[in-house]
Formats: sequence, structure tokens, C-alpha cells
Amino acid sequence: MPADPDPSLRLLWRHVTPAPDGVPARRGPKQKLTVDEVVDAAIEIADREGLAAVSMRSLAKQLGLGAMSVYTYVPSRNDLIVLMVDQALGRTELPPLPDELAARLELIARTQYADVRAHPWLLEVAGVRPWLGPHSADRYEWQLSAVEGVGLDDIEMDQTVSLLVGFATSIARAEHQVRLAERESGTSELEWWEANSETLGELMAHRDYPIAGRVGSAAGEAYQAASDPARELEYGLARIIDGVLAHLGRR
Amino acid sequence: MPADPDPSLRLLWRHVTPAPDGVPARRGPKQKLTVDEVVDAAIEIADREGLAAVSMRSLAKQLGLGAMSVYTYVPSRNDLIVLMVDQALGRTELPPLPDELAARLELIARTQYADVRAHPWLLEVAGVRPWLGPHSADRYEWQLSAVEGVGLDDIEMDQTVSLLVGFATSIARAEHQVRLAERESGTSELEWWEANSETLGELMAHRDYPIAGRVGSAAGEAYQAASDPARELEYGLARIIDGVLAHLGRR
DNA sequence: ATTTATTCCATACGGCGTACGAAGAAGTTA
DNA sequence: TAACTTCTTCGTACGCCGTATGGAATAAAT
Repeated sequence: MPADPDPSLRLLWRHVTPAPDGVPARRGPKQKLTVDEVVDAAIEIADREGLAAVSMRSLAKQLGLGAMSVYTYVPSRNDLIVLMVDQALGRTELPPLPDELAARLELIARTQYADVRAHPWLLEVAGVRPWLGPHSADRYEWQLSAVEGVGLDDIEMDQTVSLLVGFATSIARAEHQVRLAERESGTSELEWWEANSETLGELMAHRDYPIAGRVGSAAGEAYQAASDPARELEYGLARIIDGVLAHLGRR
Repeated sequence: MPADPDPSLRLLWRHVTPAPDGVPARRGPKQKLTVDEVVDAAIEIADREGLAAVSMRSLAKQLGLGAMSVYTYVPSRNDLIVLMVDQALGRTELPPLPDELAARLELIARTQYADVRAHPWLLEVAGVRPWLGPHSADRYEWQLSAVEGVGLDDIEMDQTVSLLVGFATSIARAEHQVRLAERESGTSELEWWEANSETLGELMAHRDYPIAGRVGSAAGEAYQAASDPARELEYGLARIIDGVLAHLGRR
């Protein structure tokens, strides 16, 4: 006998299941809001101030509810986050797939990158079950369809999609870490460097970093910053696509 | 006039700087412990129970101190985490570099993967400044030396290292997410699937997922789990290395 | 009209990081 | 030696957090 199913699953798929039974006819007072409105409000806060700012109390205030009333819409904060993820993914329409395989691979990565940049708090989600909501499922189907029929076996299709998505996410994450640190500390990256580069140089002078020193300053000059995510995306994507195409060509 | 330098910087490099001035001769009572002992204890907790379990109170208890006494060693929890990162990275000796370029690229990724698996809480670190401690600097120098003199320009060297490290990290992260969810929810991945696969199947039946359905079950059979990080690492790494070599061959 | 299920919410509990200030220890100075 | 200064240790407290509990109001079912 399996344990009870996760309650958030039915909540996730609430829009695709028809009415659960003939007439629901709930008893008590009508709810003031819908689950969608609650989740949208949470997404709005997270977009603006990060996932940490989505507390049950702040969300309740935004909705004009008492703190505990949120729990009549959503069983817990973790479940709320699961709903936020799927709802946020549902906001972007999946673009049509181009004819060229390379362009399709690129599109998988760029779509992921764009979505994660639109909702950077997606990168802060941790400790919840892998998202298996309708919009994530739609997206996975779309991603797989981009590599269907090109000569990859089923496992390789999954791995290729993972590779592209994982890479795009890791670029966005590096970028996000900087913003997060800026928000937490209250000082911008530039201010931090101005305040600390002298000290850092003095400390590092006790050791020898010939290559890192040369590469670091070349990168600093080229980027006018410590890193340039956009260029890293271009470079890595080009290498990965080449690698996948070479793999197929070898068949 | 730049702002004051970050105090955690001097703490990070405390072992490579010589004595700050002739004789330190601090006044008050001697400290019972050293910063290294404090950071080691924090790493021990994090290795065992995750970064969230490293609270100032739990750490103090482990050290036999009052909660606030920890602040005489370390200015804040965030600074502690910065020290933990660099100290943990210093635990692994950087292996010698092989002769073959492909093997060197592989080693960069595998070393990163192994370290992050040894200290999974590294993946939970967020909102702190990019680590610029002595051990991270050593590692960056080592990584760059693996791609030095192979025909990449300085920027590409940095990007190649980023690509490999980012990819290895993203694999480890996918793996860690599962463990984290297991710890948070108290149910294993297998239990969750047994409890929910039926419900999930019923919900997904309302939509059509032809490719995802086929690929998902193929992957499930091959992996005996929802995913297989080890194989994803092999696959992705092979593609990336091919891509980088092709890039060089084109010169 | 009564019962029952449901919403909304006030209160409270045990956690968190850390600001503040008191007590005592170990150097420096008179 | 005595007074002063600086530093460590730590108890207390503040304002956050997620959420358990239970009471009042509401609407459907009986």
C-alpha cells in the first residue's frame, strides 16, 4: 500500500483536470481569492525582491489577508514554491522550432536562459521535489521534440537536453550570484572592487599567480567587469553544439 | 576615497600574510580556540547536515561556547561561510596534470565534481561575494594552467574553465536537489514515486506527451531512477571536450 | 433549525541572525 | 602595586521566520 499522494500534485494540475466530481459545492464561506491570484502575487514579490522575500506574512499582506489565511489556499510555503515554478514557466510561450538542428539546440539553451533571467528566483529554489507540473511537462516535451529524429537514442535525447539546460542555467546562476551578493551586502560589484582591490593585491602578492594574474586582467579589460555572462554563453554554447553535431556525424 | 575593505578578506588570507606587525600582543583573555577550529567545526556540521544546519547557536554548542562568542572569531554568518568555502577547497590536493589536453580538460571537470560531492553544501552557498581566498586562487591558477599554451587566447582560457566547472557543478546540483528534497520531506525518491506515480499518470493522461512519455520510461528503465548523474557527466563531458578540441583544430 | 464543513485570523511556539551591554581576564601604564 | 584599557565571553532581547492550534463567522446539508 503506497503512502498518500503529495497534495501539491493535484494543486499543480488543477487546471487540466476537469471538475473533480459532479458538483463540488463547498460548504463554508466563499474564498476571497483564487490559488492563481495567490501564486501570481508570490511571483510578483519574488521577481521584485527575491525568493527570500516571499514569506507567508509578506504575501498575506500583499493579498490583504491575515497571515494564516494563506494556508487555506496552499498547504505550505514549499508547496507554494512548487506552484510558483510551474506558473512562472507557463508565462512564456514556447517558440516554434527552426529547421536547422544547431538552431534548435541553441534555442533550447537560450529559452532557458531567458526564462531564468526573467525570474531569477528560480535559481534560489531548493529542497523541493523536481517540478512535475503541467507547464514543466509541456516544456520537457518541447525540448525533446527539438532533438527528436536526429539520430540520438532516447537516453541521449534526455542527456542532450539536460546538458543544454544545465549549461544555460549555470551561466545565469553565476550572473545571479553577483546580484544576490550586491543585494545582501548593499554594495555594488564595482564599489566592492574599488574598496578591496588594493587589499586583495597586497594579500595576493605573497603568492605567485602568473597565469591567473594575466588572464584575470585580460578578462577585466575585455569585460569591464569580473565576468561577462553573455559572452560565456556564446562561447560555451558554440562548443557544446559543435560537440553534439560531431557526435552525430560520427554515426 | 574608497570605502573600508571587507574584513573577511584579511581573515581569508590569514595564513599567507606574515605577522601583521612586530608583536601582536593582544590584551584581553586568550581565545580558547582558533579560527581554523571554528571553521572546521562548521564544515563538519555542514558535511553532515547541510548548510542550513550551520546556525550560530548549533556551531557554538558544538564548540562548547556561548552563542555570541562565535562572533569573536568571525564577524557574521556570511563571513563564516566564505571561510568555510575556501577552507573546504583547500582540503583536496590538486592532482598533477596529464599530458593529453583532453585528459586535462576532463580532470578539471572531474575534480570539481568530486569536490562538490564531498561538500554538497557548497551548492547551497548563495548571496556571498565570489570567493577570492587563497585556496580558490590556487585552484583557479591550476585550472588555467591546464589550458595554457594550447592555442586559446586569455579570454577563451577563462571561458573554457568556466564551461567545464559550470557543467560539472550543474550535474552535481541536479543530484543534490534530489537529496535535499529527500531530507526536507523525509521521504525517499523511490517512496515518492511509489506514492505518486499513479496520481501523476492519471493527471498527465489528460494531455499528450508522446516523446516525453517514451523517453521518460526509457530513461527510467536504463537508470532505475529518474536520472543518472554519472552518465550525464560522461555524456556531457565528452561533447564539451569534443567541442573545445574542434574549436582548436579549426585554427 | 440544527449540524457540519470551511474560511479567516489572533495567538503562540520554537527557531533564526545579531545588537547591546555587563562581567571578568590579561595586558599596559603610572 | 594600582589604575586603566582592551579584549573575550555570554545572557538577554528584538524582530524576523514557518506554522500548530483553536475560536468566530459563514454557508451548505440535513
